[in-house]
Amino acid sequence: MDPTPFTHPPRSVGRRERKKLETRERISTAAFALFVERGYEATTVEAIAERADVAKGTVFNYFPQKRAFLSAIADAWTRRITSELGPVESWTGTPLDQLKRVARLSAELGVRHREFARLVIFESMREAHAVMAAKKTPAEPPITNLEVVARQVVARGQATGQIRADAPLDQAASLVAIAIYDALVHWLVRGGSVEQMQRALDGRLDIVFTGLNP
Amino acid sequence: MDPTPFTHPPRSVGRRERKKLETRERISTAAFALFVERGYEATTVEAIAERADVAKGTVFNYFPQKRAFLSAIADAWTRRITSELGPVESWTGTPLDQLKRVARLSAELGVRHREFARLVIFESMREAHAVMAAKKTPAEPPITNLEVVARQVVARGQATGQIRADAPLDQAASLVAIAIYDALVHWLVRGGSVEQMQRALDGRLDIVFTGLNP
DNA sequence: GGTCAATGTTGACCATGGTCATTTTCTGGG
DNA sequence: CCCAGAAAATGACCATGGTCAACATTGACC
Repeated sequence: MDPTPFTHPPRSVGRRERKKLETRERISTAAFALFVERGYEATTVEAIAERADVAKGTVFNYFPQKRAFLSAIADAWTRRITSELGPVESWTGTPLDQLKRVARLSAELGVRHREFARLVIFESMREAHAVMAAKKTPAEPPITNLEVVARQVVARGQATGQIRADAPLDQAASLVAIAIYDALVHWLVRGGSVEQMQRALDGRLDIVFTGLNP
Repeated sequence: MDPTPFTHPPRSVGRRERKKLETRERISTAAFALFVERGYEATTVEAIAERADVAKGTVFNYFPQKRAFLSAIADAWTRRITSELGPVESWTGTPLDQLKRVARLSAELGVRHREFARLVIFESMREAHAVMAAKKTPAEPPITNLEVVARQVVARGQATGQIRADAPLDQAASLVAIAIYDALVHWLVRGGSVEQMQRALDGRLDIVFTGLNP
């Protein structure tokens, strides 16, 4: 944050910090490439280390478990989406429209790498629950997962009277998020065109939002 | 089926068949006990073999992957539920009531072994998708998972006019099932009383079924 | 009762995710 | 230029899920 550091934590972005970032980048790039080439399961950590020109132990320094790669990718993808859409406060249209937009962007990963996207989605569901299980509220509530986005959209909808105010926010948000996940997973698993996916998505969300009508 | 066998497949239930069942039983019992005692991850296949008094290889003869234990338990649980409730055709009350009943019974496993139930539910979701991914329709459609039950209930509801007939069956069933899973998983992960679980469940299902009203 | 093919069991073996004590690299200060 | 301590890289090592060729048991048939 502060470009002119001051005391104990010497924040100068020296060679060390730079190299660290570079290494991390090399590793995650190698991992992603291999996942796409051979699939996630078929890619060994050893191979990732190899391609990143690093020892195996180093890989685990940056990504403490193999699964962490999936989370990292999910995060990157979500960041990309949220950066594309801007802050939630600026979104326009009905809550339903807003969420359909988010879902459609989310699906784009699946257009290119279906199998892989499936794993990422599964992992991000796992992660969401794991985070919940660790009771502590995340210090900086990250916009990393669909449920958080859904909650914001639903809350705004309730504030503007477009969504039944008496629906419990927790439950409504969770339901909306899971409905989207469900549509995505079905599509990723079953295959089919993007249009089919849209229909699957719209069908589910229409039901839910009918139920959420004021 | 036929007690007096006839030709090639000699169906007498000899020692061999009996022993096989016994062994399978011993193994799955051992596994379940250990899972409850130490947790799933902390239980090694070696330990299961040990307690079942069998070599490790034998365990894998019956349960080709460790995860298969979870599926087996999910199956047993579902069978228990469906046997308790009888055939779907005989269920009474509104579709909503019917599904709430199913969900409540499903939750009972979680009352005793929360962590374990979570894994079982996750696994049965995984499984459901894996089955879908393998395109072939399962020869004998097993009543093994929630989605199948949901589909039947929804279909009946549509036939009797209690559910919007224009809602696509696939999507409605999937949404209902996932809503139940979601409530269960949230409860299992977050903790809380059974009453809280019921509320989480009812909240979600009420939204969905409002959306499915004719 | 003996024979033999089918079925079931076994444990040595492998692959791989993950750990950790040791070594190397970096940086700030004298 | 050197030193000390911190940070990061390393690879030997471990635990464990899963495989498989060799071995044991079974029971239908003679």
